[in-house]
Amino acid sequence: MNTLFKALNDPTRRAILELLRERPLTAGEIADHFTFSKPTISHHLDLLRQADLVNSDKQGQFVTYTLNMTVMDELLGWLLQFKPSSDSTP
Amino acid sequence: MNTLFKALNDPTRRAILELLRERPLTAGEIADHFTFSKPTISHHLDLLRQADLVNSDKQGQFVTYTLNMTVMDELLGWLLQFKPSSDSTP
DNA sequence: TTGTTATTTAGATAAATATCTAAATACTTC
DNA sequence: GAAGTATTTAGATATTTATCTAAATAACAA
Repeated sequence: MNTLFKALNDPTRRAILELLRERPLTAGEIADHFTFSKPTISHHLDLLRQADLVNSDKQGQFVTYTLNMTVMDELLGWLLQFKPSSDSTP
Repeated sequence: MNTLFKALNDPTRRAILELLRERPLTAGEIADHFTFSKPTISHHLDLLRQADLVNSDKQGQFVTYTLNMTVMDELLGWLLQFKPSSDSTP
């Protein structure tokens, strides 16, 4: 839970997740969407991987990142514990 | 969104939210659940208030804190954008 | 093998954060 | 008004974090 919230507590990392919502992307493609250096993006990807929010798959010299939303379900569960039982989830 | 994730990115603050799930509590009552100093808890409460996760209400010398979950809906919405449309929310 | 591209690792630095103690504020009661 | 209680503010400090540049690793291509 700690690593999950830590990973989500950064606008760049949340933007990366939103990018990956469209389709898997390589580290370089992700970096191209930002003005930060590649090492910086690599570090963000590392934190996302630590939180299990993304999977990485090396194909040749490229590393492709994909969303892994199973952990988000954990967050969803945490959230719903605050919902007063009457539910309005769409 | 930034202040929301920032507020949630701390185990003490999440524990405070879980305490308030039961019932409203005064700042002192909340502080009694932890070993941190009162100023530290006060600071955490301040961040929770900034994120609109709690409301504070001063009654005499006591300040009572209550959950305000309307912002959580924002988070819920953000989360659900990652859900692949087929839904499994309980 | 040599050069080129993709990505990560190492190390440094500035900014943000969690925590503390001491002091200030505000209310209550005598 | 003085003393006591509840809470917050101020200021300091140690840790964490986001970022950078330079270097390392790995794969491809010639």
